Amino acid sequence: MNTPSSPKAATLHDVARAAGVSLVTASRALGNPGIVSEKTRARVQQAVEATGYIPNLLAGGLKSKRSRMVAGVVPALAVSQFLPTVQALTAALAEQGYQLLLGQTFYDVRREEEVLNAMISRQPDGIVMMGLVQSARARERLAKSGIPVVETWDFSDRPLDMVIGFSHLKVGSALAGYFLSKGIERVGMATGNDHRARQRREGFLAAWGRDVPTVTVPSPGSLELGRQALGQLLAQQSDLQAVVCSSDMLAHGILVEAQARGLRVPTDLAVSGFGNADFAAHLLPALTTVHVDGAEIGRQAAALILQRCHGQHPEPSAFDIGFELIERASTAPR
Amino acid sequence: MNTPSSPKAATLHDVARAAGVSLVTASRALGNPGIVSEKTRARVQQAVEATGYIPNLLAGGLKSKRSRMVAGVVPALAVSQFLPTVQALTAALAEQGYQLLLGQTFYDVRREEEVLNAMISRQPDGIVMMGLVQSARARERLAKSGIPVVETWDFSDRPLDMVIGFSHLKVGSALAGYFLSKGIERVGMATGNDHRARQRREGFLAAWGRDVPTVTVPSPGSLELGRQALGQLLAQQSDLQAVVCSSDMLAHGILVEAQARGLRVPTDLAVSGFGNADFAAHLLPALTTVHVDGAEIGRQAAALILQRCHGQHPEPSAFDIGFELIERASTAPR
DNA sequence: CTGTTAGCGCCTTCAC
DNA sequence: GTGAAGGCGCTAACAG
Repeated sequence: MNTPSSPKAATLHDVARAAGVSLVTASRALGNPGIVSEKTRARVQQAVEATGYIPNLLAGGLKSKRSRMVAGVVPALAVSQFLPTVQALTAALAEQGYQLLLGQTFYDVRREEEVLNAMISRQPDGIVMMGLVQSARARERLAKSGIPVVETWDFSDRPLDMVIGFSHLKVGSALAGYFLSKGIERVGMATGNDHRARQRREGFLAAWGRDVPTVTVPSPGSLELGRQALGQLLAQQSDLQAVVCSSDMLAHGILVEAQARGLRVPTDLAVSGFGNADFAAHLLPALTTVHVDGAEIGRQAAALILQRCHGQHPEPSAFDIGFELIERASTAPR
Repeated sequence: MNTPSSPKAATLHDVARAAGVSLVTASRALGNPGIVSEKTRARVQQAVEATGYIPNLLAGGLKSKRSRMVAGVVPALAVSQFLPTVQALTAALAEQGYQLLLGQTFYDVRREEEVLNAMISRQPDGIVMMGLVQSARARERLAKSGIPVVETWDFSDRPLDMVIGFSHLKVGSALAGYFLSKGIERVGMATGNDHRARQRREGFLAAWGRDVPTVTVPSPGSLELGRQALGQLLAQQSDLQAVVCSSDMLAHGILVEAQARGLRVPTDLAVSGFGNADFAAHLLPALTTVHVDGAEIGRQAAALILQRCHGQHPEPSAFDIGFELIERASTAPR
């Protein structure tokens, strides 16, 4: 090593001594500069530079009860649907000096509990969940932990605390209404096996009025699974007119497999996705899908948590961010 | 609220009292069960259940100097290349009771410094960077912080501490060699404007022997940018035989745009990507690309950090994880 | 405006 | 095997 690798990291104590002030004054000069004289502040600043001081927020948080960390929990990071939310959340928090603690549940209730326990142990100032908290035990624990919780990407009558999302049932019925209005009669579904995808399927079926051929794939879907799904669907019903997918990646797979089989989209087969991934608008044909403003979910979640940290109690505590069915060439003949 | 929202979260002190033992004994029963009598351990366990105690790791870390957190820093979460690494890293750490603190630099040196400072303030037991640390100041600070650092997805003669990656120069020259061996003479490049993509381009040009038409796009690329890039490249040179892309998404865009223009791939135009995204093998035609085991990078990074936490000093500290050129239909006329 | 006094919740070191 | 001190680095109260 080139530098004398951390003989001892400088503490606020060292800074105070170097600046010739007391510990508290140094603390205030950094954390609450307004109430310290110009001179002192400058000297403390200088001492910080000189000593290379980096504050230990963990220690500070112990006393102040604010860790300046927020937990973010996703099913799995590779679920691309959530990426804009997590990215925006992380960015919005960083801007206010908060950092994100990332956890993954892998769609497993036991891991969800473990992850949430691990998070609570670190005293986050807030928790943002992608999806609703599944585990009853975890819900209870969270409720009495007093930590602000934002559940996202879903909706519930009885949220744990705050919720930002939309009705997946309504998404399903909107899709059903859309295809019905197109005069389409024979549709199949390729759908992930997670809670939200199942909700959308239920909503679809309720509005559609009868059951439809369905292939269920593990969440998160993939292009490959989409390709396979089309094969299986056509095996069940060879004259399908449309396939409704629970993600854009699955829908993309359907498009590719349709092309491989010489089926023209949308003439022979209409295809819809979900999520409005950035590639959806630029495929051939462009993909009809359901848009949800994932980044906005992240920003709002950050805002809600930060409000709570500042002692406010936002009303209402449930935000329907809505969705939008975007019609593109994959379902729009000519 | 349903439950009396945290009158006061139980502390180890409460547990000890409920179990009728001293604070230290309770601490040991949880953290070092081996050295406590069977009976005491059971009683402490019971007290934990009764009080709903969740340990405060922040407080524990203050004394023990181990936060059981590891920082992970990516350019942006949406850069899909890094997702397998971050996902595997997070999972591997969680398995050992460590959590990931996520940070984003947005390819900006100043933000990189800020993020790293924010991380250091939280006393992580290790830092995993996607890419090399760019900022000289940050390098210095990290070096003398004594925190184990793993730089990934790149290679360097003078790593900050540990590095797991591969030579992007070699990737570039491997691609050049491949296209040369195919007898292809007129190639263009669509390349991201990040450090690693530029290195691959340099490596390509060095082996290729002369400059080639190039379109530079903002990182991370997208399907849309790929489509645009093909248009621009063809405007520069209309008889291109191949396009080399710095990511699979860009390459995918080239494929789509080629199809839109009635160019057959690979007959009229060969296309290669980078990253071996999960869709690459299943496109039509399947995409020739460069595979890098991103998940393995994450697992190894976790292992290195954890070894350091356990006081070991792994040798060597530079790991070349290699890469593999995967030939598929997009460059292989049958 | 500045300093003194107490801890935050836990873990380490030392005694017993 | 257990317990009694002391302190990790910092910040909320109070005082001056």
